[in-house]
Amino acid sequence: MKRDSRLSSVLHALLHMAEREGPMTSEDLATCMNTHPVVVRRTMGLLREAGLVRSARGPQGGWRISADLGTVTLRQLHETLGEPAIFAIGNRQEMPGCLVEQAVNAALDDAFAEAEALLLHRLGQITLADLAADFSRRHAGRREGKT
Amino acid sequence: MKRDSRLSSVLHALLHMAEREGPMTSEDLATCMNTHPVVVRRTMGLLREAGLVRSARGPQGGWRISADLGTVTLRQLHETLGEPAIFAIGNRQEMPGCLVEQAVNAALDDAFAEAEALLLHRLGQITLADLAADFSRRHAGRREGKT
DNA sequence: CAATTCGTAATAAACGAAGTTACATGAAGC
DNA sequence: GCTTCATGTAACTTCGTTTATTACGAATTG
Repeated sequence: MKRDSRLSSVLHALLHMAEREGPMTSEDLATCMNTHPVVVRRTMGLLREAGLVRSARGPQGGWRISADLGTVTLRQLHETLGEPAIFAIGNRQEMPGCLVEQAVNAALDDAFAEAEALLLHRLGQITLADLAADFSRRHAGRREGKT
Repeated sequence: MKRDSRLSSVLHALLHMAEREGPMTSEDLATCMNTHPVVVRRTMGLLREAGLVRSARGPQGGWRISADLGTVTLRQLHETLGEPAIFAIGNRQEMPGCLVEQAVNAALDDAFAEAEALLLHRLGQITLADLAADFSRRHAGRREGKT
């Protein structure tokens, strides 16, 4: 199944932007993420609407973060992306008349709702700053390993 | 994204079969599930391999349950279906060289793994007998409402 | 041997995410 | 103002996955 990887994408983009002084162009971001600049604009556009990043046209233009890394959670980003469906498994029919199917749906919906709640809770606990810190650790670790 | 609804499908089928004395043909099942008999055979075939149902060809043939409803869990069925991907959201690249992406993946993988564990645990607690009981409750409730 | 029913391969249809093309808009700098 | 750089966006294409369909084979019953 084709999975939505936009959350992963924007995180990658935001952390790269956080590492930089100036703005990054869609082209820059697309290169470091192996994708297409238009895809970057499309996705980052959603973050712009939410006030998380700003974009500027023309020379010296590009994207830059306009939010505090410590206050932006992964859950918030998920919501900003339009809360795409989390599960690749679902009910055959959403509003069945069949009582059998209603019983099946109820059981599955319950289980999935619980898992979703846990996931969103966890995503709500992780900030961009946390990821940046983890990146720094990995970076230091690699340098050490190389020495 | 297109969601895999086979778990929902087989549950629906199994409960209908449990309600019946004799075997049900692929045609019967397809009719009550609004799908195609070949799809039924394909999916039920996996359950047959796992010994959960039996099929017979020819007249008076069809499908019947060959397992105890109380011992078959939804998790087991999920596994029987080949453990299809649970999440519709994923990492852009599974084995990235980029340290930024590694940090992103690690965080997301963690959260998703936790949610998956919870979901599988829940599915492991629900048996076909539970669903059948819930169906009976709904059935009784509806009759009452109608009287 | 005819009717029924499963078994299965091969193919098509439907759908959604990501990629691509094309062109418009706006900003910087000469 | 004109050129260049860069975003904004709509339209279309490509790709992968799930489900549906067709076609034919094999087994069982009567």
